[in-house]
Amino acid sequence: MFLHMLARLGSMGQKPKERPLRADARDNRRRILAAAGEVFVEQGPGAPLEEISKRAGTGIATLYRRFPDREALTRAVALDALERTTDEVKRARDEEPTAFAALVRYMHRVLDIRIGAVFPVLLEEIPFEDEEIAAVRADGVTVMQDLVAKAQSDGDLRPDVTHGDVGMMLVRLSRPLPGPLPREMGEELAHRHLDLLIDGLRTAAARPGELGGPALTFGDLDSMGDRQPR
Amino acid sequence: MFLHMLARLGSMGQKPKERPLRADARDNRRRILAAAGEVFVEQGPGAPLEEISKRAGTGIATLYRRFPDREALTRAVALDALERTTDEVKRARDEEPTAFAALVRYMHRVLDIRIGAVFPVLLEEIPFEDEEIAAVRADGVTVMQDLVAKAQSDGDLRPDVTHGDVGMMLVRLSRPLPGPLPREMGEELAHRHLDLLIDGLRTAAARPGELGGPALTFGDLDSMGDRQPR
DNA sequence: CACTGACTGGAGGATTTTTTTCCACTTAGA
DNA sequence: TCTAAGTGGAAAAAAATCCTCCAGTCAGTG
Repeated sequence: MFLHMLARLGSMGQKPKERPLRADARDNRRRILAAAGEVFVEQGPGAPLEEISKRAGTGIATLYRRFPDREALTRAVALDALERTTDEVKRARDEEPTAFAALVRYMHRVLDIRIGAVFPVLLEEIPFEDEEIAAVRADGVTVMQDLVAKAQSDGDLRPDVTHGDVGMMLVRLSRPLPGPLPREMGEELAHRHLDLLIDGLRTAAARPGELGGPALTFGDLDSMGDRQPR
Repeated sequence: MFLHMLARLGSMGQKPKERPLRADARDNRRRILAAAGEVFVEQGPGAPLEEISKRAGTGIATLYRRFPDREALTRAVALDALERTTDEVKRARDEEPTAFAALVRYMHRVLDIRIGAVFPVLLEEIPFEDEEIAAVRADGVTVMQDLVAKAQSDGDLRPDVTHGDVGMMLVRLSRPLPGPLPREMGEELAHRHLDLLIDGLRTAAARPGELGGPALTFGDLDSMGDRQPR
């Protein structure tokens, strides 16, 4: 735990002992990370690395130098995304007047970040015991869990949904639609549909005894991940 | 138009002039079609053909013999899916007491059929002028459009949603979730989330002036498809 | 029930895609 | 001004996928 905190002192995902990157190199690293996020969302986390380096505007060698293999890159993308979403959920909690309003804002922000789309797979491909990842993730999950509970006890959020529902719906809505829709329009549509869903999440919308299906929590998801041999 | 009707006399997607397949061959064809549907949903319509033949329990040669190239297979899958969903929407319209109830039933059925997940892409890869496809599709779309209009004038369905919304949400919900969730559980979850969404679609759930984003129709989608060079 | 042409599987060569290394050249920054 | 850090891209190596071919099997007719 102490080790984990130390690790985060270095600038973002770098072990602190390593000599810092030259300014231009650091810049390239960031661009690669951003490009990787986009490409993973669009093509899945198995997308060709060259596509990523191309989109980042660097050579393929630069990518390999910074991230020795796909897993290193995947991990960095996941960590970055986790930090950003955790950040958003906290900000929403602190700045919105009600828990429900915070949830609404957070959900829309996650759609903007897009990376939620491939979260489950990214995490699947990272060593189970990665402490740094696990810590940031647990942090964010806890906040969201609290918001859901609070919104429910406020009487705004229907009691039969779980934070797992919220998370999974976000994954669904973040994924780009297949087909001819231009990217931007697809994203506006996602927000539109999120609004519809949110109206279905309000207490007033609930019909008694209606929801079937598994009421999942993130804990359930983790135990599911139990590392199939591959 | 007359030609098109003729074409449909033959047993399902076969041009009528061709000599009928031997019983075992016809069986294989059907299995390949079913397997292709599944694989397309799970891996996208560019999935390796060998995966399909394997899942169908036939050799790769059999697939190639029956469908000379990927496009022929894609077309057959799309046509089959289109016919099945069109069938479902009509059955729902005829058997349910209200338009809204029909929509609800139809939406759940589409999730079961799963193929909706890749519909837009399948259609994208088929020659624009394919009359048979276009006819079945238009047929189904019309029925759904009528249901939406009826449900709205009945006062059950909120007036600010379009049939395009319904279609696109179905695409979203049909797509398998990435990650470790077992397939079956993912599907139950989709139905659960569809229920939530449906509660958001009721007139009572609407908040005035709420929905942003593009209110798409299927007509819009078609014009979007205007065949980018590839 | 024997015969035959329709049908089959899968090996394997051709082709395409993706990974990964290497090195001559450039440049940030002391 | 000097140099170690950083770079791009060519190309060899590996992997994935396509697609054909043919020796052998079997459905269905006469």
